[in-house]
Amino acid sequence: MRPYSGLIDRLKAVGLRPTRQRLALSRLLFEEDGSADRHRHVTAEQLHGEALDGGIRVSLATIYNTLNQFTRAGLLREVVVEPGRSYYDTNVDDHHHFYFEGSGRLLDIPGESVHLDRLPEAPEGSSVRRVDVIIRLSDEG
Amino acid sequence: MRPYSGLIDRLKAVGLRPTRQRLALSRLLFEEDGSADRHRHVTAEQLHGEALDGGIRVSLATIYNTLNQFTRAGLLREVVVEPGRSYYDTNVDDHHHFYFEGSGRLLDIPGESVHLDRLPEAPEGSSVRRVDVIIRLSDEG
DNA sequence: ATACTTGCAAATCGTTTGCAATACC
DNA sequence: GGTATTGCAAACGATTTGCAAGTAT
Repeated sequence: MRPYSGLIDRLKAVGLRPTRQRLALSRLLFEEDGSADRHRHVTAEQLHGEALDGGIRVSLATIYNTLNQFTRAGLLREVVVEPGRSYYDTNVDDHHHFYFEGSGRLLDIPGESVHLDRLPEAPEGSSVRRVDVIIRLSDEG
Repeated sequence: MRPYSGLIDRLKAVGLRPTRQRLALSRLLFEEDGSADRHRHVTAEQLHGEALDGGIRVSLATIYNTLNQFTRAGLLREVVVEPGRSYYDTNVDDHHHFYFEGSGRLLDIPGESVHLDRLPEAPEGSSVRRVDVIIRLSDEG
């Protein structure tokens, strides 16, 4: 039983060479530990820390490059909630977010859980690429 | 008829001294030129440029500090749509945004124009501070 | 007079880039 | 072997900060 074969194929499928560091990061990002489809929201800095903790030697630059490549490839989704910090979401399906302003934590809201009504049309000459709903929460209230 | 008296009072009302630079920036931000309630979306860099163009000597640091103070005071609303750049919106009422990814331009959507349905409840121990809806548009499409 | 503001320059933070060394096919 | 990828350090852009000088009440 070849280890990581699924991840290797996943990378090849999007045209990225399965290098040691891309594989290791894929494992951290996409490998479900346990049973639930627990999606993740990570910053570059966080992922770098996890990699180092796991004994994986990766430079921060590579983390950034990899996160960008994965996002372009559709394996990740960038979530912008705070100026000056990017979150990457392993859930690339249609969905929205709770954002805990105190702790900086994100929580997924399934796409079907939000109904948008009476949306104005996209202005002429433009088309909707995505609709982001962010529910900002104060912890405690 | 004292000029700027409205703006002066507005600043005093939120506990900010009406200094020369805060007044000048208030004028650029809040003074309706023309008739429409044309709300503005500016970045620090943009506002700085406008100030200099208008012959107002303000340092960029003061622009940043002022935008932050105005935001804390409730005169502005920060809009986060892009990593690494903050927009400040002179419209502090409940509303949402179109975001043109190509040009980086923002367009207000009145709060009543969007109906959110079946929103999940705020997780225990937290309360909703704000709901942001951002409709991301590709110019052309 | 006193406390608050400003400007400047330096510091900081997150992120990107250039380039030589290295790993993949 | 040839091209893609990595690491490092430097470069970068946006924003913040420390501190001396200036301004509002």
